[in-house]
Amino acid sequence: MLLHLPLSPFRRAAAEAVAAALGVDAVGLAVSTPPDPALGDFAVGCFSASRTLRAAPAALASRVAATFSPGPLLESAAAAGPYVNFRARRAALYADLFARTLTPGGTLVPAAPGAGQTVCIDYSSPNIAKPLSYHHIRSTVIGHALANLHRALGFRVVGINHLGDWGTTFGMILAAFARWGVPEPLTIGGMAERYVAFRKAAETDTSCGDDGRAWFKRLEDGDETARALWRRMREISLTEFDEVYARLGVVFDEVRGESAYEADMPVVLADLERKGLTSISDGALVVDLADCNMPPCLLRKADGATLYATRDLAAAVYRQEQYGFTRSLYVTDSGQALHFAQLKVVLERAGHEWAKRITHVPFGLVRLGGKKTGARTGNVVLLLDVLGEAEAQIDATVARTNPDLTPERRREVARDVGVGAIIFANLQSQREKDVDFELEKVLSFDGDAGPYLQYAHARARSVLRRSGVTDVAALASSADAARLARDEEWQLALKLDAIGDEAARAAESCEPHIVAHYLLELCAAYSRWYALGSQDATLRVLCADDATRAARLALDAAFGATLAGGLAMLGMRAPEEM
RNA sequence: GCGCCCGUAGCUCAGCUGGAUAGAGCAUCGGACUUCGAAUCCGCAGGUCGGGCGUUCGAAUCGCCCCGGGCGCACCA
Repeated sequence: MLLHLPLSPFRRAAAEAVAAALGVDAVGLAVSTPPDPALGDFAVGCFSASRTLRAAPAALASRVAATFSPGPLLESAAAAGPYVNFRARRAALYADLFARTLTPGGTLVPAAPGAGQTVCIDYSSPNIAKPLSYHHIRSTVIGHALANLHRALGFRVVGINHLGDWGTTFGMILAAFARWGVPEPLTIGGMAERYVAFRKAAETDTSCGDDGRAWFKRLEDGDETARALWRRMREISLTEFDEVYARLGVVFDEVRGESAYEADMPVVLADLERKGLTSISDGALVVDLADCNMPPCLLRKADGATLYATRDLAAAVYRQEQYGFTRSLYVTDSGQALHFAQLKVVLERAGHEWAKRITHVPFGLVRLGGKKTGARTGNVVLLLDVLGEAEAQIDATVARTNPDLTPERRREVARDVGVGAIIFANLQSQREKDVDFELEKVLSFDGDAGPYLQYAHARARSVLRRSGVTDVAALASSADAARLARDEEWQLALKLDAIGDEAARAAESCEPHIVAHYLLELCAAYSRWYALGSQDATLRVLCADDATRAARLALDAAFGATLAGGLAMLGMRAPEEM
């Protein structure tokens, strides 16, 4: 893993202070938070330095503290065992926060890390002719969050929806159409029905397999009947998919199916053959990977038809040639780990040094009632149904808690919050954990959940609206940080300051849950501060003292803007009211 | 059989580039709204970090071996 300096200027100053005092490299010094705020704002452990300098960590920490001289960002350093605990200059940190968040286009997430880099992210990538089901949401939402995250950090992002629009599956559906006719008007539901029926028939009727393969061959060979039907299926599917994507607020930079690589595949195969990497095994063209302790990678079936791996190979080359990526991510379920491992090895053997920049970003599967989901078994929940249910429940809640909203506005809010809750639920924990879908659980909106974050945002914005302040940028310069004397205010400020480093960590490890978890903590810090006002009116943002009110409003606005940016990184909306 | 992933409080999960007393939410119990939004906040209680051995000054975190669950492993994607 790459190590770099913290993005927060204050955290960076802490790392550099230790590095300067001890004569070690600041890169790699982890800046953490002391377990008790009374100890300090930032902590740097002297463990790694102790190994290189062959001295006791505690002695090194004392040396750092003794030689520390206050600067514009940090005011003190104290040794506590092996740690050096730093205190930031509060006025400086507040001023920095306000300057970076309250100006138009301001953000605490710097665009430097990704400068000059391009990342391709393959996400969602459903098969056409099957409805988008709940399990599709994982790739869609994780990939979209990773795209937003990288974009926020300054990367050029190419979000790719690599549609599964090619393969024997379509041969089977075409064969089913030939046997039983095309259900009109044709919908995804109709296609899927034929597919399931065909699979079922194939269990007893052995001619089905050959029939399906033959139809796919016809499709590949350009047979016009097959092509026309296939084009129709593709168009109808895309139209239905777009409805769901619009609902989720998910966008792509490139929608390019497997079929787009039809012409490239012979070229890729010829290249591999020329390089002597392929062999024929049982009539199929394969790359033997036994020396890597992997099963062979199948590139062409005995009947001449291409496979998944062939198309992904061609797509990988296309992406490198088209975009020159510095990183290429594939967000798919963990069951495909072997496929991507094979893909990388084959590309490497073909002499593509960029193959090592390809990363599979796996996630655990979604179970339904304890069983694996799948169109083949019919064990699915439609994504639209889940979204609709979430929105209906939120709509009912809003009708109760905020009866002044117009029905139209309420529906908007229900959409933002309902969809947000589903998105957040899918980003909250580590990708690789399997999840068992339970509607009641996904729709429980108390505590650590999407609505908690959006509620905090609505509150922060509501306070700002009531204040009558229209020029937040002016708050940045007029706010007197000395008026922010509460510990709760300071803890909130420290949390805000950390967002850049959290976002960078999330992007680097491809773990959006790092940001999700961070935002929960950020909102908890805000809610704790906000709640002081319900006991004591002088502690409210909108208190009687003008100068104090201005300072608190600046903090409130900084929070609102940062949270909105954080939610946007996860692909969630930040409603003004709810 | 081989390979990969997961196993932390009753439940769902953070914490895992080794480090300061293992943290949240839900559920239970007890508090806090006549005034900035209670979809909130505060508190009580709850843990042999699946088990064992090892490395280390120090292991939930690293290594090895078990146990439990899941997923892959030739013409599906």
